[in-house]
Amino acid sequence: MKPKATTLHFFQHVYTVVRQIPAGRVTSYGAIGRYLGAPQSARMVGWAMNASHQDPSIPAHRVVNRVGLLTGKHHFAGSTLMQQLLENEGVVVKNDQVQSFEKYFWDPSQHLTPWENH
DNA sequence: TCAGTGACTGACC
DNA sequence: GGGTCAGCCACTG
Repeated sequence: MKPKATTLHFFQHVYTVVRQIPAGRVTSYGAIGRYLGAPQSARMVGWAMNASHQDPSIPAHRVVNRVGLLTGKHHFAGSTLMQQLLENEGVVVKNDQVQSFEKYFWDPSQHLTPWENH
């Protein structure tokens, strides 16, 4: 059974996963959504990130879209803040895109325990 | 109450 | 191989 992770809890679930992302690694909105059993709700993940600004402990800069594009950088204080945060962690960013994205990609469904076990 | 919007994605021309 | 479109669903006015 797929416990459809919706409602307000969905946000908390997203935050929980994002906090598990190791420094120097990145993942995508869709990967997080898929891990939570809502593969079609990538936009919701993005919305959760938008709301995550209230919690500074959430590394929202480690979440990019499926091709490694820093689509959410405009939501950070500075237009280059997101890129700088990533570069500080060793991630190479060029033209708002993560270089060697596959190498840095971190899939929660492969590194964390299956969400259905929660 | 309802329609518009969005830090996305996959499918389909 | 690129552009377009529909679906996802919480939030806002």
